[in-house]
Amino acid sequence: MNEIPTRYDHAKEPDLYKSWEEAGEFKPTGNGEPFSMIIPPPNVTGDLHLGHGLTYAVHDTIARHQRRLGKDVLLLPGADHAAIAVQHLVEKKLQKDGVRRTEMGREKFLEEVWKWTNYYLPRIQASLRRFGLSADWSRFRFTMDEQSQKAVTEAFVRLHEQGLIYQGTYLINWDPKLQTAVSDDEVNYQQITGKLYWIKYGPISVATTRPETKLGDTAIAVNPIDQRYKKYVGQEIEFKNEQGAMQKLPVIADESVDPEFGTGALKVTPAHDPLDWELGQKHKLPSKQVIDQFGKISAEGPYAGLKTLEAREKIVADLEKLGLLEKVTEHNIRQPISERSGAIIEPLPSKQWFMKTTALKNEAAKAVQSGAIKFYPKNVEKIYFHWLENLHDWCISRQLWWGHHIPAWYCRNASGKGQVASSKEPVIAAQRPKKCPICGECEMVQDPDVLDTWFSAGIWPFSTLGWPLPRAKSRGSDDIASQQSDFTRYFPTSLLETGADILFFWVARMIMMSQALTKQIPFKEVYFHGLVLDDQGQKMSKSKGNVLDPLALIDKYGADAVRMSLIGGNSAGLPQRFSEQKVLKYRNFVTKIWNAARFTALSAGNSKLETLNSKSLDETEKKFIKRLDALEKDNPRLIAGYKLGVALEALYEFFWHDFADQLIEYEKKIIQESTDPGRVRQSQEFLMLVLKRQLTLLEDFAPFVVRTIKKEMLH
RNA sequence: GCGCGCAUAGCUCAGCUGGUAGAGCGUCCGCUUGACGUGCGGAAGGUUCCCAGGUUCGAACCCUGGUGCGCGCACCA
Repeated sequence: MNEIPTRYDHAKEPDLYKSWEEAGEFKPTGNGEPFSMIIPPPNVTGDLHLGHGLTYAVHDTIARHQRRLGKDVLLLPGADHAAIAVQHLVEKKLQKDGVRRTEMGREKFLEEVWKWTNYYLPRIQASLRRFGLSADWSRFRFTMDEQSQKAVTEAFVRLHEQGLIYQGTYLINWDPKLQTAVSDDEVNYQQITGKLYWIKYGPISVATTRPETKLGDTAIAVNPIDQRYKKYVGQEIEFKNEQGAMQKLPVIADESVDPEFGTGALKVTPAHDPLDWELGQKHKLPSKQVIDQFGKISAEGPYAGLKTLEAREKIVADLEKLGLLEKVTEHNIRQPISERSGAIIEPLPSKQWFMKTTALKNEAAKAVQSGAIKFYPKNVEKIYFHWLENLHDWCISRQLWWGHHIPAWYCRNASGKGQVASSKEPVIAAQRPKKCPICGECEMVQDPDVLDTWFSAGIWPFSTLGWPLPRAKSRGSDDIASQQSDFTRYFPTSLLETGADILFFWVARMIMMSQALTKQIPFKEVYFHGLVLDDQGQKMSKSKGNVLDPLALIDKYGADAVRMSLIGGNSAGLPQRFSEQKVLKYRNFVTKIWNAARFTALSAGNSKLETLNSKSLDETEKKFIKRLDALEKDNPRLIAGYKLGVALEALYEFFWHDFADQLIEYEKKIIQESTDPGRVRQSQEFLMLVLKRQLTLLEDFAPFVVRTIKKEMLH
């Protein structure tokens, strides 16, 4: 006993974790009320950051807490293939060796991506274990594993049957660098100071920020109440264009045109601007595409092949020569930027797959309005509703190779050269149709596109639990049987814990897709943790060099200290500043817990402790017990309300300042000075009792040190 | 432009259902050779919780307006 070291050694944590895992502690017991959480699957893009640390610390604290309360806890781990992000990274890596994806071909490239994936998956798992995440590893899932691919295909087929997925040509956000469409949510906007060009279109002048798109103009639009232009509405105006040739355009009237902006007249280029596209649809204007997928001018003529910015300069110069450029003014522009590649988004008309959101978004709003799904903090609801109100249909196809292949099949013969860009409708089926229903003879070609990463993420809460349930009546393997019961037992899940930054990407889509496919909500509660910032309140980013590596911190201070430093002082939805000093505070706390336990254990010695007689307690002890009772009562209430930071601080304060500073000192004096062996034993037993009761509460937050104490000191 | 959030000790932040302000770090003083790579005790420090009104017996906490900062959303070409 006397050899208990004075410091807790966190180097043994991995072994300790292994022993818990091997003992099956993290598996659901199947007894008691089910409590389920599916972790937000980290991307296989690389290593984990502090945001992950926070999310998994919260997950694990809650999981351990619920387990302690006797719930049947399922904590299901997984990882996400992150289609666009990972493909981009692998491409960059290959480019360093001078290899291009297009030269390799799809199959070879995918082999490379799987190599990458297979390298990172075990690393991610090891990291999560290092955090202490008490997840059931036998249920680990990856969004590209076989089961997930089946679920995704099935989801696509069913949503298509329901009329919720359709294919069509619409103006989409095109990333010219990654050569793929991206969704509205993958586009960021950058404020830049650009130029506004005032250009003469005969009798009407127009102000535009993108003169190069004038090659694709199909109308001029004005506001119907604008007296200046009234006489032209419905007419065609004739004007000299950038090459001095005469050109005609119709003038239309639309209320969306702001008479105050620029000249009050707008050139309409449906193929290259979202607003113009809407106008084009509304007024049945032709759409003339003049920019191609590489961001180059595709229109024939002197500008053909030029990049848009080059074409802009040349066109402006030509206009000026002809006296058609009135002036150039400065203007603040919101430039659309691809979140992933940083490229300037080119709005282009393109044939893509979409998910219809009109019906789904109403149901999704209702689920939260009715209280079926609760958000913490509650104010996130407003942001959620606002997003749903403004939601357009979701472009789900991506021109990538890494991801879930779209289960759409085309007839080779109908499309002429086996080109997918056929006008014929594809067949939607989970498997390649054995016989082509169109020509009756060809081997059908699968759509080359893959699905947006968030499609598979959207069905994650149930695809991980065995959805779709096997239709066959025959008994499957035990594996299938157990998965099937997972869905019935653990779905809808109890809690989703994630960052508010993926409210739209993920949370909202899970709700919509779950309602469409399972007719149920995916989870009952959602807890949004806040962003982890550096000690200056800045976002952590590699370029700023202010990133702290959670695993390095764990190596240095131990997992408990890092977990508590992330949870302590964190409240739902609010950003928190983080620094190594905070970890130090909790490392010291761990040391304090260790030594208080050490003293308690040593002072008890080998003497057998009898049951404490509560009647013989003195006033100080009785008071202490009352306060401990209150602490125990508050703890589950705070955690149930996801006030983890408050719950932890309460334990910290009580343990350190009430228990260690006051009570131990008080009993120590008695133990050292009292001549009554009974009284001494009472002090020893009392300390042991209150220590154990506190350790029980602390184990949710600091499992490693608490379990080590229990194993090495308490018997 | 619209929406959301935050403003409390030098710094970072707690403060549950309203009752006369707390922690950690930092600073200062003292103590401690036996649980504690330290710890303990104490002190200073908030004109009382951004400003101005209001509700209330009573507000940091509720309401209104304002200021500053952060975040999200947005088709002004």
